[in-house]
Amino acid sequence: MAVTALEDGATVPPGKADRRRLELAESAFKTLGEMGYARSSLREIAQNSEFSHGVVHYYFSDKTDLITFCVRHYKTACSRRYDAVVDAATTPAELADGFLATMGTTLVEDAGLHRLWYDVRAQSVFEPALREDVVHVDGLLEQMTWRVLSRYAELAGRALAVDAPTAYALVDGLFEQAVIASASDPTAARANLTARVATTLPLLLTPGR
Amino acid sequence: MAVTALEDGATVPPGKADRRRLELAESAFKTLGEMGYARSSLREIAQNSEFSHGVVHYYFSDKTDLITFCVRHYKTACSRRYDAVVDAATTPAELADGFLATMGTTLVEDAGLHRLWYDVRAQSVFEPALREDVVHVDGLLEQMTWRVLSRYAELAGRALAVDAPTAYALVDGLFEQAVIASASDPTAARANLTARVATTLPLLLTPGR
DNA sequence: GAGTTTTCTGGACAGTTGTCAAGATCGACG
DNA sequence: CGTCGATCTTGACAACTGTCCAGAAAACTC
Repeated sequence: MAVTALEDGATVPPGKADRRRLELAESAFKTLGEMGYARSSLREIAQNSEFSHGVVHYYFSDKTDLITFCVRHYKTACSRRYDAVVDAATTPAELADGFLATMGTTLVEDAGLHRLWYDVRAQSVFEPALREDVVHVDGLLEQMTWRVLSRYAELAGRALAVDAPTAYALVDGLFEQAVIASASDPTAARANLTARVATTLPLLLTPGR
Repeated sequence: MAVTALEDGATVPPGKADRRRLELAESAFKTLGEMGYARSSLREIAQNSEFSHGVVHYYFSDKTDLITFCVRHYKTACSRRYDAVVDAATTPAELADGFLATMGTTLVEDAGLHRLWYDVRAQSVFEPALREDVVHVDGLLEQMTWRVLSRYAELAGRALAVDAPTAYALVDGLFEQAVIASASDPTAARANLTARVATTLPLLLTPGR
């Protein structure tokens, strides 16, 4: 029996089928991060795994099913990446530094993931099947940004001058530019990103005090 | 003889071949804006025009050639859309209002163009052939943003707290979120966009005075 | 109006794609 | 060992893709 539904069973211990799905998603992700959504064929994906191309349809009902599973899985983990920084910081500067450092690291290390994410998000305006997942992941990232920024404001003893969607869109704009620039010059892109976010962060606080 | 080169001859009066190229680009653009880069086949593009699919290769050397021509052509015009507003405004509020209004209008009216642009930009990290054009257009948009914002600051008698690439990335982040949200609810997307840009603009000025 | 060049058509080609299904292989259980 | 179900492989299918080309059609020249 093929496993088709993408259940939210994070509480259920992963059975054999679920583990296979993850394995396949992992391989698929390698290809997707390098080639993008449109240029990744199921055969190429399977070839980068230890399975044949037919097995994909045994565990996933669809190409879209596979890709949304990938994006959801990886980006969900991604949205928790700053939690430790938020918990550890005791001063605004400390939080900002940790935020910038982590951001710069993921820009380089998870380049494929970010490329795939911006690709899929752009595709979602053409393909309604992707829309729900994109909205969901975008919500996760917005919350992540908000956790960082509201803690930042709290440590600074100020209030935030923007709401959560605005804050996310602003920071994400900087990050996306860095992802694109990374394709040509990763080192410069990272340096520019951290510098630009560093100058932007204080602007998001009300001028209070 | 097929016309293959995309010359920068904006000074040269467009010959017959150049006019055909524009005609084809216009039809292609209709399809591209609806279906996106990957899902638009040359046959579909030709079917939405009054020509057969073979003629595309007579005027364009490549599918990439056609698409980059489209993006360059339309986005170049787009990058001049705020010039009138900048020239007319005499107060910061007036400039901001005009900027927001024009932005909201293009968000709705040129939805296809913006979708295609964000699609192509995302693809550029996977396809080096697109990179040069993406960088070029991104530069145009950055300059456009900078013209608006520096005039805004001038009228306000303040300085800008961010440089041009940062300013562009921030505003573009807001705009892209609006383009994505437009796919589900255009009216709400436009309202949110104008509200968010309105709250963001003042933050980009130094707190001076 | 004949001849020549430009422009366009429609079909053909080779390659790739997602999807599916018939059968091989495997593992557990009685 | 034999049976049965889950799991996997392999090959096939039909549709579609970008590209190219031989020849029709049109435009232009003399």
